[in-house]
Amino acid sequence: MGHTFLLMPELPEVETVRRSLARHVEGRTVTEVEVGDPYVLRGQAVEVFREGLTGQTLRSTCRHGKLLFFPLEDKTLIVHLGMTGQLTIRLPHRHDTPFAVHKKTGLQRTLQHAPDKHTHISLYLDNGAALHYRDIRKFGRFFHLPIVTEDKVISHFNLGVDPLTEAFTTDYLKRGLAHRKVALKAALLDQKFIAGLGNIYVDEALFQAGLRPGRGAYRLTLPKCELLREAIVQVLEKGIEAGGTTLRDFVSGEGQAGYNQEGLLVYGRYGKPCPRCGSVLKRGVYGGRTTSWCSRCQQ
DNA sequence: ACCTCGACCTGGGCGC
DNA sequence: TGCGCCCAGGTCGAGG
Repeated sequence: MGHTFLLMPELPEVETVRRSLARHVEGRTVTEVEVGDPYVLRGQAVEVFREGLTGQTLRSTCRHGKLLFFPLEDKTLIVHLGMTGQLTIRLPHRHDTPFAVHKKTGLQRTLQHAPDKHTHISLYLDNGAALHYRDIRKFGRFFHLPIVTEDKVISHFNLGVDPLTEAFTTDYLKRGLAHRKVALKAALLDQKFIAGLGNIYVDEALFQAGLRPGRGAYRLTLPKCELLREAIVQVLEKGIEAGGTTLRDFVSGEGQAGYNQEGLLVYGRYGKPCPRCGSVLKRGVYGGRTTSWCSRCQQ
């Protein structure tokens, strides 16, 4: 008790989880399914979920935007981590380590922990490992759908392009922004347009591109769209390389903390000096989310 | 079709 | 130690 694990799952965090789980789950067969709190299933029948997954083999691990999914034999297991969802593997030969201190950040992390009252779903695998889903706020959700292609998963959830694919071109960005009267930041948070950006990486990308979050999305010129596209790709790739952003106790599927938080330039830093020009970072709300930006560096 | 805003949850942090 | 309030990485649906 007393320790919490908060995940900030935007694209880089979800990709970090996917990569760290891959070697533990790919090719494994589900032997048993436990559902603690069916809320996470959002109305799907518990028995249908359990029986649908038991005996199925996890063929691979996939991600599109913030959506994580696992193709099975004749269906797909799909996970959205919401705000505080964690998907971690618990290996039989390892000791649980509720607390450890991250070398660089000093943040607490866990390498592996036993299920607790926030663990809502557990999949037991044929190698003795268990895949636990833990989610304090329960904004996350699990699905299993009788579809097998990645395209169909993406269209089922109405997701836009993943910004780390070739479909994310300057043209796509320009055309998608052209008709939107909302703030640029709000447009970038729309998962039907670009799948994977969230509050942290949007603020970081806008700062890097030198663009004001509150300006009308439709006003972006093609050259600015190119700058923005590059900035988005760069901040996301950097986030993945850093193993995600750990503000509190984010852990990968293997219990590793990320360290991208050390490189955040504006997110959550309103009221503090701009790392580039020193003027005080502004605070505002766009797309319903708290936003930080530099009014001198971002025009 | 587009947009805004509250609802959905639990817990941390802060002021008193 | 406790209470009340505000805040938090994300959607989703009702209503304008």
